[in-house]
Amino acid sequence: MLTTIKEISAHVGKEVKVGGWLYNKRSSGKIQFLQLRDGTGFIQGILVKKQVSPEVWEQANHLTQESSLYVWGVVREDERAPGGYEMDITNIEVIQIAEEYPIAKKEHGVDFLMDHRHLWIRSPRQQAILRIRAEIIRAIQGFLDENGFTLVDPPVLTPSSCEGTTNLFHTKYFDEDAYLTQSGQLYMEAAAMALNKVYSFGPTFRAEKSKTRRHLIEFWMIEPEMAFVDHEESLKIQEQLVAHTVQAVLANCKQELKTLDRDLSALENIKAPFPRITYDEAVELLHKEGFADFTWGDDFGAPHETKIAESFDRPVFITHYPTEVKSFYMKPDPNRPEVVLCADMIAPEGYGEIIGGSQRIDDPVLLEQRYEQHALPREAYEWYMDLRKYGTVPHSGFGLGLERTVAWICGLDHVRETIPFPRMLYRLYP
RNA sequence: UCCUCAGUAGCUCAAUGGUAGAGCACCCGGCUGUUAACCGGUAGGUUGCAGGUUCGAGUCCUGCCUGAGGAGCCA
Repeated sequence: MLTTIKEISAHVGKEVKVGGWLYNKRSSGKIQFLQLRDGTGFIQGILVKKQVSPEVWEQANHLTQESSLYVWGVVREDERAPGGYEMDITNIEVIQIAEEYPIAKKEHGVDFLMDHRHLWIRSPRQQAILRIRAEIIRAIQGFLDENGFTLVDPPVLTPSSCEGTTNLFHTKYFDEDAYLTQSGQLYMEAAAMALNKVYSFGPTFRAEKSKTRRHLIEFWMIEPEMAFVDHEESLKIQEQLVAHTVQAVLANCKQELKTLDRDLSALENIKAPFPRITYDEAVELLHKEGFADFTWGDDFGAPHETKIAESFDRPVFITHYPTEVKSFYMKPDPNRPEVVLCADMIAPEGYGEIIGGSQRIDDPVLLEQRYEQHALPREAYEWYMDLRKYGTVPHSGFGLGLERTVAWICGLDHVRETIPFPRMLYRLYP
């Protein structure tokens, strides 16, 4: 029966058996310090020459970094240990002496680490990030599940673009053309008409040649869609969802945040309600802040978003964008048809847009007009029009980008560390 | 696609146009409380590729390849 390092504190004074890997070793002539990890935590094992058999001592002498082994030892509290506990080793059983491990203890370049991503994820920092990612997913799903949402899975293979704007990954579907999904939203609208409040959680694919710290080719989105919910109510749900998620990470991932050296005060601020400014106000703000030549009607770029976010200590909603820069399905403001009922949520500290959402067009006549204005292939969108013909209702939805959210909460400078095996421009390996 | 920067030992990096080096890792030896342990030693090279200039090129020039950061686009 194995004991995990995570629960080692419950075994003080007793002998336990741990299965793990050696991530470092320091030795003197008559004492060896084995740094062990088992995926649940880290602990140091102490091996004293005159207290173990010559065979055990000799085996330990030949252990290399990342060798796998079973260790028997007596758990002891020790102030000198970073985790508070140590093991006095009584016996070891080597599973495998690892070959020379490529990832050394000193620093490495990004290219090298990305080529060894399958090994890189063993490091404490990467483990912490992946744990927080899992906690974020758990918190988001927990919040939605408890608030009346039903999980619905949209297809990954689709016959055409959902929005028609970005480049899609093309593949064959027997004799037909098919594309990897870039958003499940339109399908989620259909699901909302069946199940009321729904959300999807899955991968999306963008064949964009984007090469920045905020972009991945394959990334994960959470896309809630809500019948009978207007723009204003949707914003409330969004800010509660994000605040809940941040607080869950703060409560459940203290050790991981410490490993990442994350500034906790920046996260503790994140409570609803979030500030809101309209697109008009954002343009004004930019004019005052050194972007004098920004003209009304343009979409914001990354520098603009960062400048706007700097004015707030929590995520900010930018609402009511010009109709022309947004997608065809967004509902115009009844009082001002030149803008739409939409909002982007911009994360603080320069992490950019983490949510994009809107109220959707529910009027079949207006949607027809949009099809024509955007020259959408009618037959591919026939089913979407059906949603407005058979009992249309006001509805809203949004998409939350998981990796940007993880990058922000973890305080990372690049999204490539937020996903186990990032798919990036020109990088498909490992 | 565009702009900027970079490619030298397994890794991280040095090297005025003049004999290619250090630290770490590996291997060998030493050390009874180490915290990226430390000390000594061995070994480790087609300087991204192809041309060019030069008595001489890691260094200068041209082209290409690869990577990084950013832009556009987006979450």
